[in-house]
Amino acid sequence: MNQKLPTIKEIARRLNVSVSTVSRALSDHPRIGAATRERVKQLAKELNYEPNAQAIFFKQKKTHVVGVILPYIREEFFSEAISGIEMVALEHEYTILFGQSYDDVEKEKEVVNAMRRQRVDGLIISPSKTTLRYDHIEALDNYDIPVVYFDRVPLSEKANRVYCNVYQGTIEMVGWLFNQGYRRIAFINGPDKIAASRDRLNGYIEGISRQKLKVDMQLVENTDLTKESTQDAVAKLLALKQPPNAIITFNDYVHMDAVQYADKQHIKVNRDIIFVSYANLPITAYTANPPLASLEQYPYAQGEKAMKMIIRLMNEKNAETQEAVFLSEEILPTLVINQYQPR
Amino acid sequence: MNQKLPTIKEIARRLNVSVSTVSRALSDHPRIGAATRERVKQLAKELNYEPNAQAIFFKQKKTHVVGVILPYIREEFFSEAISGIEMVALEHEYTILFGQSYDDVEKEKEVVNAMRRQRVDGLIISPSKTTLRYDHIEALDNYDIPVVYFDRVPLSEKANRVYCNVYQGTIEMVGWLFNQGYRRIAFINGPDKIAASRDRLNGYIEGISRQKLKVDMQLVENTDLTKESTQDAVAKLLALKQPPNAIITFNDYVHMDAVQYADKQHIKVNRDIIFVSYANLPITAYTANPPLASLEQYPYAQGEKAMKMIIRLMNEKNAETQEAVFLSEEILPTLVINQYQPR
DNA sequence: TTTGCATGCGCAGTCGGTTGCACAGGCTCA
DNA sequence: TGAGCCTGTGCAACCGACTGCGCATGCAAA
Repeated sequence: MNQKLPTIKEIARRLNVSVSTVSRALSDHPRIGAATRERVKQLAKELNYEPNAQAIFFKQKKTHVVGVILPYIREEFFSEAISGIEMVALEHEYTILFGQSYDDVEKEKEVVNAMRRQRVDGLIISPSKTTLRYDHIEALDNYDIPVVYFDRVPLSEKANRVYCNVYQGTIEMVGWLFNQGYRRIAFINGPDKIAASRDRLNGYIEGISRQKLKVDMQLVENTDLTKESTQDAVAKLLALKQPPNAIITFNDYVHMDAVQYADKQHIKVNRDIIFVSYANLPITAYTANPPLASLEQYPYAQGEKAMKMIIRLMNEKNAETQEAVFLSEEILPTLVINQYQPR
Repeated sequence: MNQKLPTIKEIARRLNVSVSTVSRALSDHPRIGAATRERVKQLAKELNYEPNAQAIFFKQKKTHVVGVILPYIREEFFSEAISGIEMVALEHEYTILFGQSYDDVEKEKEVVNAMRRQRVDGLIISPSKTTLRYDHIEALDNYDIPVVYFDRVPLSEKANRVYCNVYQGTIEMVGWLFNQGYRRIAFINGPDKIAASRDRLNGYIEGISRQKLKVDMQLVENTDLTKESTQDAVAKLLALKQPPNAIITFNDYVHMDAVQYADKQHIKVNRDIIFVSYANLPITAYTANPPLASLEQYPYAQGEKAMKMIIRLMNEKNAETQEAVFLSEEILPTLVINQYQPR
């Protein structure tokens, strides 16, 4: 087969006109006569002509490639998110250059640099949990590459961001637990340097206060998200003089490690102590002890919004707009109550 | 900041040489004098010059973009696979254009066409379970776009493929069950049109025969991979006069649906009936009833091999090699026995 | 008849590299 | 001393599209 892809030149040759005429005819330039325009369009259709996007991007000094860096794609939260990103990217003829940091800041730096070398037009990133400084990401500013932070956003306000308002969600969560009659509500939070943890903690404190309960910091533990660290946190809570009767965990993965450990300690999960969590992953439905409630954070919608935001930023870059206006999009989470009976 | 990226032209201007000299100096062309070569390389380093890959690819009529189409990225098997693909792609400066078929052949066609329009240099695809004809994929041949089928490979031999030998794995699985003392071994297979199902079934039949057992097709059911269909299959097996005491399921997702249903029917999972499966997904460790054994199919390694294969094919394309030689890579699976006590 | 303007189209440069070919200068060897 | 060769460098075309500018032609108004 091996049919040569038709170019604008080929059309010009066949119609005995110049390439510029063909180019203008195809883009409805007013100075091209109607007859010529139609002849060109007709032949273009017959030949199945499709403009070479690479050539156009090259001329425009664009790649139409957007970098996406996530910690782990195998986590359902992130794979849902990338699905949303992908959908919008395909619609707008953008290509995704995808990379994982595996929650390691050094690997993250490598990937960021690889993407810079590939001259991505923009970057969507959910930083690794070990990323405390953002220099390597902010350096992209020097190359005029806009960045959107996603889900895990930096504490600083000087960044474009899409995130879920877990502060509000956590207040709602605590309120729900209170209404169910629980009073000793513990919290296993994530690494305390990251914004996701800060928001949860603030929501927790606010939620507890609104119910006129006393905030007891003994009930708040942290995990670095590894299985061992999570189990340590559970152990400490169980060892309290007055152990909690409800535990909120950082996310469903932490939840799974936590209840697995609690189960081993002969705690009747969701009876002796009830567990609630964040993320609302479908997979938890299959687990031995799903969370009684989980906060849906709409990762797909977050991905869509992040992609739309980066597209907007990349377009504004051309327009040479004002300095230092940062975009921010917030998604409101929903507390999903599981319909199941604990064993 | 907004530092202009240095070009070859800029270097030429500063050193008062021509761009061709700079280009050749940087690529160690033998006709360039040592002194000139060093001056050029020196300045290139100082300016942090990095060649514009887009320009080079454009000249070479390549995009360095590889399309990857998978059914669902949220399935751990596929997200592991894409990690392997990504790793090799980053190393070789390839970009991934990623798309999901959501196991729907119509969506798959759309994505394939979008990728063709974007002029991907090659395609890695794991076809949807509703893909029975491959015309839309084979059409890429007309555009000289090589295709590698991955995991779910077509029955026809006329295709490049990377897959796991589940035929052998299934024989091993049946043998293991036999050695554990099980004699009525049932099988819940996937859609019977796809190669993955055919290989499993053949392996099952061969495995049963090798143990001098009689193949009883009453013990073989199919599921279209939906929860309902899987539950129907389990129900039929449970309703047999002589129900099975071991059930092999198509993969870990089918397994989860199957044991969830069996549990509801008051079957003591992995006591009354033991369950074994394919994929060995980490997530099953958290579920109420993990498979007693699962066949590890090494999706990451499969992804790596697929990417390496497509790179090889894309390079051969230039070399105008012989017609119709198809590459094939097989991975041997491993039966992983779970270390846990059923409840 | 000349001027002026609208219409229709082509030339050539541009983006950032690569590459075939030409050419100048110096050297060696018959 | 001239033929032939090697070395070092530049010119210009090329990839596929876009685009500023200029040049015809035709027609209407002066």
